[in-house]
Amino acid sequence: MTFVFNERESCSKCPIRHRAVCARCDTDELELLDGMKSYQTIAAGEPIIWRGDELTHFSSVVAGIASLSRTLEDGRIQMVGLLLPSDFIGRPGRETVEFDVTAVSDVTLCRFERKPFENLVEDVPHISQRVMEMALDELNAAREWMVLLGRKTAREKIATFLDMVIRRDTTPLHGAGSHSLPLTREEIANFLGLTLETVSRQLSAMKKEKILTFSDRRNFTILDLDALQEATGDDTDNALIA
Amino acid sequence: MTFVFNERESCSKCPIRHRAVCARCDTDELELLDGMKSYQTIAAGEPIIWRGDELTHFSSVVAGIASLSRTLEDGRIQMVGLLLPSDFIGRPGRETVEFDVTAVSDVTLCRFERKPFENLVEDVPHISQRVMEMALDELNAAREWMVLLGRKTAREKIATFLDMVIRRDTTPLHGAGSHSLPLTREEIANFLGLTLETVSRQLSAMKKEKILTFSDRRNFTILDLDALQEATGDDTDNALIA
DNA sequence: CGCTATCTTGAATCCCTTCAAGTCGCGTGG
DNA sequence: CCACGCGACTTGAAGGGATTCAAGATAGCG
Repeated sequence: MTFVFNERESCSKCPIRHRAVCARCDTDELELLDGMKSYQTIAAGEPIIWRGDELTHFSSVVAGIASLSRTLEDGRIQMVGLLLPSDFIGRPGRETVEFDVTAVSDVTLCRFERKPFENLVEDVPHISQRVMEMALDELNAAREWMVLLGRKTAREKIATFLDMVIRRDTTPLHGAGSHSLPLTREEIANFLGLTLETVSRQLSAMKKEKILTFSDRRNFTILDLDALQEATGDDTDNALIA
Repeated sequence: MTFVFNERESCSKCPIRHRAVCARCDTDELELLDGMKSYQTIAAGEPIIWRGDELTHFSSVVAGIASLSRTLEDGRIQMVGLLLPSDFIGRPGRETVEFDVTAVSDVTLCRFERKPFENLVEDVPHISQRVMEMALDELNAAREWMVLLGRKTAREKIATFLDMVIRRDTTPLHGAGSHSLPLTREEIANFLGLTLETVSRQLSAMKKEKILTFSDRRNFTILDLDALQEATGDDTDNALIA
């Protein structure tokens, strides 16, 4: 990658140019954004913003992975979303943030100050249309996850999670069904509404059933994709829709 | 209510005029919608549209309550949202529907044909801006529900549900903390990711603890709001944000 | 007034959690 | 170089909260 995350770099060469909040913008509109943007990097494990904090900037994830989560009073944590490159942080029209945002890996953000960006949402239809599209996509994803959290067994949750990981894994490096888990066991547990022990046990069980193998703790290969998808509990015509 | 759901009625007098997808529209824009709309009523319990069906119309719920849900292959059902008056059905840019929509009570819809409405989304910024706002609001609600489904106990789920019902209950008729459950025990169970027996047991337990009383199966009065909110499991500063 | 859907309650079971112990892999410093 | 320490992970055993299976109770409606 030759793109360096620096204000002098042009948006037109940005790696997420065609998927982010700017996807629908034409050259003129892009120039507006170009003049407004600034980059920020956050180290893995560090918080990006806490629930209740005032939102000073909207941002797009340009590189890395962040998580959205909520902590209950006694410390239980539920992850409510993973933010991948091109995903958007912040909600035009609200001043505070509703969930904790944390860097899962090293993260680079492309940021816009709140007020100027909110003006763009008002004035540039290509922006509000794109935010609308992205919000509706995320809404669908959130609802799919609600089905998982509310009704699926531990085994089905793990199978669905792995299926999601391999569907999203677009790294050109992964040959012959080899993939990498983006999260630790504990993070997976908080994403799936389980304990880390249950996650570990289910992965071990699937290993024993030869559905997959691990080369180390993070990297695995699917040996039996049919069995994995069978184990998700989803309607078989799911693929037809997704 | 003097408004009759008939194409001849003007949008300007519509009961959901200021909360629905048309909320930001000015008089001219409203006239466009006025000429496009048609009403449809669905009886309680009847399906409105199934997952996978082609979406011929976008619609707003004008009266009544509908549910969004998904059924797994073995029949388990998870509700992923309740659609109240002013809520929107359909996703501009997609031709099929991702979840089953069912009338919980008798429902009246205000409908727009897909293509013409999608053109409006492109041409009228006030529409896309409003859909964006509504989608972001729903996204937040969905994520809050994910926390409930993934991490809360049966008791906390019931308490949160009741708290939501009494917060949303704006009927001027309810005096002194008397409210009505909009759903059967089984529907509540499918909303909360529980069984109907567990719902019944938790409600009975709260009755025994004098947190609430039932005048019949649907109508209840909160006797101890503090105890109810204590039982939701939410962070105490939740109210400050919501 | 009885029929049926809805709801309540009880008892047994089970899946996941909790608590606990131990393993693995890796970087650090003696 | 390797012992050490630590975080991440695995595995076992016991316990518990919700489900499942099974009767009954209640209320709404013809």
